[in-house]
Amino acid sequence: MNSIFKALNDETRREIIELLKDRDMNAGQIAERFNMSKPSISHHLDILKRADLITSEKKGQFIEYSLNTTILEDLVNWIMTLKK
Amino acid sequence: MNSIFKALNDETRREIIELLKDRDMNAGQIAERFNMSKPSISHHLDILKRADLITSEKKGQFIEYSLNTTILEDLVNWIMTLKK
DNA sequence: ATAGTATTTAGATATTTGTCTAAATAACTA
DNA sequence: TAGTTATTTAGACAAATATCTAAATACTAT
Repeated sequence: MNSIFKALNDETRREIIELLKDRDMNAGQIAERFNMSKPSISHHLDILKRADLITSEKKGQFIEYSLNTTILEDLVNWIMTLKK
Repeated sequence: MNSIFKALNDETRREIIELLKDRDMNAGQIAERFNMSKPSISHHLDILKRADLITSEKKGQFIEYSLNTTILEDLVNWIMTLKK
């Protein structure tokens, strides 16, 4: 749980997640969307990946990132136990 | 959303929330449960309160804290929009 | 009033985090 | 092979965070 909350505790990372909700994107496409250096985006992607919130797949020269929604189950479950 | 994620991004604060799930507690009772100074716990309570995750009510000499589950709706909603 | 208890505020400090630039790695292209 | 593009790794640094002790505030009780 720690890594999930850590990963979500950043506006840029949450926006990356929202982008990936609509379609898979490679690192460069993601970076284009932000006013931030590519290494910084790469770092954010790494944190999201460690939290299992996204997955990556090498496609030739590019690395494509996808959202992993299954891990969000854990989060929802944690919240639901609080609500009663 | 920012303040919610920030508040949840700490093991101690998540444990406080879990304690308050079962029953309201005053600051001293909460502090007893942790191997940490009272001012530190007070600080965590402040962050939880700013995020609206808990509420406080003065009861004479004590301050009683309660969980505010309604704010968790926002969080669940945010997650749910990702899952489709 | 004075002393005691509950809690927070203030100020200090070490650690973590987000960002950058420069360099490294990996893959494609000619 | 050499050059170009895509991405990450390394190292530095400023800002944010979690913690502590000491002091302040607020209430209770004698």
